[in-house]
Amino acid sequence: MFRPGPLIPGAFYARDADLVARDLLGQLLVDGAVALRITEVEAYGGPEDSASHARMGQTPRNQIMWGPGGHAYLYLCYGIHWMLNVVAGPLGQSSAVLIRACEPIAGLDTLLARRRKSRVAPDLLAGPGRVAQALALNGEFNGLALFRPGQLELRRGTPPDSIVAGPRVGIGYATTEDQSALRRFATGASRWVSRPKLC
DNA sequence: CGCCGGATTTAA
DNA sequence: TAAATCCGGCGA
Repeated sequence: MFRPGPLIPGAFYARDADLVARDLLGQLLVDGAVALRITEVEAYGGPEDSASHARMGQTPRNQIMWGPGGHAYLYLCYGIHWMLNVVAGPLGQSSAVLIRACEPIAGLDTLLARRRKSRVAPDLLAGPGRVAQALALNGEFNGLALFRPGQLELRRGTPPDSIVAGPRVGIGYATTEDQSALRRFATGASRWVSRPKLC
């Protein structure tokens, strides 16, 4: 049976979003018997990020991004897929880290059922929509404190051996500078990452 | 108040 | 390669 590590304290998230993003690699998303190891993330926000939801200022949808770090920011994309973000940065910075891919650790039967798959394949958790579906997330999880036990939790895992960086995915509306910014991070040499591959 | 388009996935 | 499918944000 899987033994989860300790909860990650709230202070972990009160740092620059890129630092939090890199340090989230290898950590565990735990909900009941399900556990996922984070393998790929993207950092959003900070001063003047034209790719971030915070780019138009504070709105009803993105208000959670201005709150304290360590809370979940959920939003619906293309009317179909929920995206899981972890709020990061100092209070008022409005930044977050998008969870893009994970490695299955525990609760495989539940994961397969939620993803409507019969076998574990590399694409089981490769993509933000797939991660959220595997965790059965929706808008009701918006604002949830991930450093508190009970529902979805972030716990200590094993850091990656190496980290690779690249440009973020699906932000063609952003400035060319922000499109090319290396704010996408993945565990090196992992098969559990989304496309386009970073290495 | 109506329209536009998206931090995507899936199947054809 | 396109459809699925919903709502936030913006302009009228």
